[in-house]
Amino acid sequence: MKVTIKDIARLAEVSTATVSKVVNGKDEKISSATRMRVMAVIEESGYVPNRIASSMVTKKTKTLGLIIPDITNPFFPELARGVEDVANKEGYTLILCNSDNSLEKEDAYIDMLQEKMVDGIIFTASSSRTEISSALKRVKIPVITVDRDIDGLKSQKKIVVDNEEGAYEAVSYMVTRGYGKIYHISGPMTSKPAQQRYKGYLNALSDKGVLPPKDHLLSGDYSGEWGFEGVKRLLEKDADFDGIFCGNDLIALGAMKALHQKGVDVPGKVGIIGYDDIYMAQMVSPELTTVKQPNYEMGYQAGRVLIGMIQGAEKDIELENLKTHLVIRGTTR
Amino acid sequence: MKVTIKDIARLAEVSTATVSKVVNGKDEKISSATRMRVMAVIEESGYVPNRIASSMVTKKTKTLGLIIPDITNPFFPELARGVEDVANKEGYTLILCNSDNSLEKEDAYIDMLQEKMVDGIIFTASSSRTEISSALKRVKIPVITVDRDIDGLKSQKKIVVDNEEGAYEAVSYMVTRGYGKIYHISGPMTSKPAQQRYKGYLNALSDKGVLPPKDHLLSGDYSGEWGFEGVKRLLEKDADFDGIFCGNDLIALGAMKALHQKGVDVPGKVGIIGYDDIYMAQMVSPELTTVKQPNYEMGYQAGRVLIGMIQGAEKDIELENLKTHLVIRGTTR
DNA sequence: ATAATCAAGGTAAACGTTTAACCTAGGCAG
DNA sequence: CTGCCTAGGTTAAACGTTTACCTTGATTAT
Repeated sequence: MKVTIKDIARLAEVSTATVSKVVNGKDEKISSATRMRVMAVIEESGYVPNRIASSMVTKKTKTLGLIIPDITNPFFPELARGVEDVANKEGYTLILCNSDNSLEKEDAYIDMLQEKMVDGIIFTASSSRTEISSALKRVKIPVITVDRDIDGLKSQKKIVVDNEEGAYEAVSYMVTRGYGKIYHISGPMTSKPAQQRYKGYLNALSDKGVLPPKDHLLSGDYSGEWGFEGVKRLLEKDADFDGIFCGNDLIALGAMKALHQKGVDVPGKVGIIGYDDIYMAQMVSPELTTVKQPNYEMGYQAGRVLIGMIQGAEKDIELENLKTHLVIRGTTR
Repeated sequence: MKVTIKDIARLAEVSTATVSKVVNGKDEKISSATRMRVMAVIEESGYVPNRIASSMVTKKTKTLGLIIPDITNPFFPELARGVEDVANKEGYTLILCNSDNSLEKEDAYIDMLQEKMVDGIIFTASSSRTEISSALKRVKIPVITVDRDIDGLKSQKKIVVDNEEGAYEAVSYMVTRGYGKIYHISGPMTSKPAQQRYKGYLNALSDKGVLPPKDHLLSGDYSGEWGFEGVKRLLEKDADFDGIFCGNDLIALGAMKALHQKGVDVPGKVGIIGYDDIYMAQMVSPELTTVKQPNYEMGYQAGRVLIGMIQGAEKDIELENLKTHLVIRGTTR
């Protein structure tokens, strides 16, 4: 049989109110004799408070929802870790949801999370989401969007980094290192970050006075397979290139693999720059030059701001400015 | 103002019991006229049922807890994904907990999960856990241990694969390919899988009649850095070796990097085999030969069995036998 | 005509907490 | 002695559901 607060009250010969106060540390008005008696009973009975019951009355579950496309994509574990770390630190718990870039699953999760009364949601929209859905519209709890924001979602806060700037810096650097025929193998162009990175790429080239090669944009998804495939296409049609700016590190790793198989020298013949700086970027040889996105930090900040919104809507929480920066390693000369 | 089941009942002019029945599909005894009226009211009012309240009475939260050392380690996202997929399919939700291989955090999470009344827990113990803790002892809900089991935890089920066999197969293969001086760079030897893999390594060598080199075991943690470091040590002390069997893929990747930096030919001069077959194993060049562990499958099965235990303790759920197998790629000749 | 059955839905207790409001006994000032 | 204060509690309503059991009117069987 489960032991409840009533059992404790009975055994300690006090009221449930008193037990509740002791359990929650609101014991200014409890004599230390009573407190110790209660605590002793709790200890020996193995009492575990039922947070579901408290949630009923406090209307707080101390639970956050995290919706991401796929935890299996190396970008997300670090993000998730960042979120979980703040959550844990602040006494919150995290529900993980993988949307698989499916709008239906996203919506289903949003409803589900609300039914479970989470206190807030951290949300990285799928790359196919171009507009707000009805499920999203009826969200009444705080939402933080990370990495990809959604037009029209109100009461949201966004954690984004300047993708355009990151791409700009990367491509500019490539040019200064003497690469002149730079292609861009990107993720799905429906996603905002992809669009922004593409823009940065274009601007960098134009500012440096170099023309983008024709058919310079190969757009696919954010996978290693696509990077591999993209380079294969380039190679097959005998494209003239000496640099590839990739939409993310996975793509870059795939590209490196394809180049390596054909015996193309990286960085001598072709330079490569990725995006994200996932753990694996330093585990390959040559190590990948990439635009570091502060993934963990983004998650951490998202969690911090969300919890802030939950706890006191009054003061607007400052979000520290998150910057990308170029990490120069071995895939550029 | 939140709209509750009472509001719906009032608006549809029925009792809350009736609303509850149609919401939960227990509507055999409800006329379709009434049902439609109720559903219409629900629709236009934007009613969202409060699962916390239902959990109060049903004593089920439809929530599972997942405790792993670190989602950032590439072994775990796939596992987690497997769990989440069944969970979602069966209408459950998943709480993610990173223990960082800390016993205190593990225990804290176990208590927390029970307070939140999860229906069951999936647990990959930290590598430092050698015995059962008091928190673990007072667990009253079903627990499945994955990958690493815990002695003395009753009412648990285990999902494990035969680590010894996997290691045995890998090392035997290396020997048949002509590698004779094989070192083992392992994870922490406090963890069971590490011990079992080591045993498999030893048995394979002895069955093949080759002697393990002296000081053949370098034990560290399951990270790329450790693999890198391990090989560096080997190189520094001028060890005579032509093969490395690694405790996991991360270690293997680190080892490859170190070898590559020194210009050592893989697989010509030195062969490498990893363990796990993480996504990255195929993204590097040469592609990593490794023992595939069905990570996703393990998670999926763990979830399936756990949900089975939760729903009907009667019939013991058969767990399909999970086998490892050697995936031969480019780091062995 | 009457008892038995049935369809459709209502009643109300219960789940385990929290918390505002209330109570009580003793101490103390005036 | 009266009135008031304080420390240390207690009481009971409320949170939003589910569900075992009851009610009612209509239909069927005898």
